[in-house]
Amino acid sequence: MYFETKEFLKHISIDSVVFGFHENQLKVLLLRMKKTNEWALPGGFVKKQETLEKAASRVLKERTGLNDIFLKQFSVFSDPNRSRKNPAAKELSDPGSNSSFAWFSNRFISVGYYALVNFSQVEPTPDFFSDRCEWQSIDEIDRLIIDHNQIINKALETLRLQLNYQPIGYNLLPPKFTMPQLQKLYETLLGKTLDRRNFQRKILSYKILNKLDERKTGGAHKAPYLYEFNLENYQKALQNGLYGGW
Amino acid sequence: MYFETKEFLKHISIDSVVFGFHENQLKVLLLRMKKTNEWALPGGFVKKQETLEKAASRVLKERTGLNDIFLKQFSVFSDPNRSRKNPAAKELSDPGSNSSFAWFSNRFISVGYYALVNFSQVEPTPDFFSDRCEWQSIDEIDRLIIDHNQIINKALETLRLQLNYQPIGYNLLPPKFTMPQLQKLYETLLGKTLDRRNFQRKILSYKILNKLDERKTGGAHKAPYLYEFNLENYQKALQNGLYGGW
DNA sequence: TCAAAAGTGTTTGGTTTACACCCATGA
DNA sequence: TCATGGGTGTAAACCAAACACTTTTGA
Repeated sequence: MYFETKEFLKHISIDSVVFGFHENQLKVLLLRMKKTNEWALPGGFVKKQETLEKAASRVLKERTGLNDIFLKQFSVFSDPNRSRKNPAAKELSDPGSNSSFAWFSNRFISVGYYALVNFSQVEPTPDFFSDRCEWQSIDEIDRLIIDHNQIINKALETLRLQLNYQPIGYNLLPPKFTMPQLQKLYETLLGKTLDRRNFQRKILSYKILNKLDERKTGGAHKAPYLYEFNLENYQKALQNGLYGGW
Repeated sequence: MYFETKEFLKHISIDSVVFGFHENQLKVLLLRMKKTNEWALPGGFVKKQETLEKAASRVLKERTGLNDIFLKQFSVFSDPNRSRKNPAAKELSDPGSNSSFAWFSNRFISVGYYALVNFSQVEPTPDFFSDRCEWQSIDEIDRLIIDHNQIINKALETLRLQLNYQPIGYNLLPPKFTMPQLQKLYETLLGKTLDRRNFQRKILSYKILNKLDERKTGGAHKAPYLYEFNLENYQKALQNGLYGGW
């Protein structure tokens, strides 16, 4: 795939923070840039007749192989010097480069999206500018290009605030999951441990889960039950947030 | 003030939903367009070396006379046909118009900001394209140009969700206010009535208000006490949200 | 057979809800 | 003097937090 700058809107880009949950850890999908070996978020540009959502979803289809990804816009990053904040970006836009790379020397206002995916369904695929595409644990992420660390932080913050209003469990977990898995997800996102018994009682009280007859086989210790989301009830419950207030 | 298109980024605009609270009603600041007499949100364009925040704040300084307005980005509106959704916008971008108006025929991706201001401090001022600038009650707003009704709805929705995380009372009310006033604000934003006594107990339990010795004079009936926000405690309390959770 | 994980239930204390009485003020 | 709005208090219902015992499983 070649990169034709003329079909895109100048000055506007999108960057996506793709979250996955695997082995009780929150992961983010990252790309390693060919020229500098520095890591970056999957991103792209917006075609002249395309919404931002379509652009984000088109790019992520290429990076993950998935259609119909859960995507939410969360913030816009518009510092006029954002691309100059990092030496790697400077090098990327080095005028000595070929014209595809020169495109990066424009000022870009980037719209941030976060995506929630089922980790095991993703096939990480590099793009034109990168040679690797991999999951990294959220707390092991190194320095990224430009302001991408900041973008991830903002995405995480948003995710935490929206935990009670977005179908986060549904999109990050496999269709069938155990109560301890769901609890670990909540604990990871909230950054604190929760009481097993109180968690179970609370989450069940929302009536958003169907308890299945199956249990998770294979693991050591007592086999936990499997659950699935009751999508209809989940959606309804999220409209008012998962718990009260005024 | 003339409108020089060259100094602005193409394809990017900002639109602001300026909220005020007056006589127990939530108000929004609107402009009436010269050519079509249709109403629109205050908005503008982004200079080539300016952040979006700066652009929004510059425009609002012109429309309200206020510096240091509380501003939050809440969403981006990027439908490629958004400006064609409404006959008024078509007319605005009529090629027969002068060059300033022709600028509008570009595709614009608009970043939405909401602003919270102290109603009585605002001096509504029209811009180059409008002849009137006025407050309108949120539930009396007519059809606006382009997708501006949608932008307001999204702003309101965001405001409601952020009520417990943003200093909304502080920015919408005058420095000194009564408990009933604060309650009306909450009731308006939440769209439901609250018990007077329970509201007071709850809000006081947060320790975010200083009770003053003064009472509000002049009104009929028993004179209510005045309060002011204890900014330090308010900010701290908002960091965790105004009430619990997990 | 034991350590670790998972299923289930109870007690306690705090918060929220619902509701009542008295006071001040202008009409 | 009365209607209206505002200040303050209390009992009951509910919910959340803390905590213990039993079961299952592979090592």
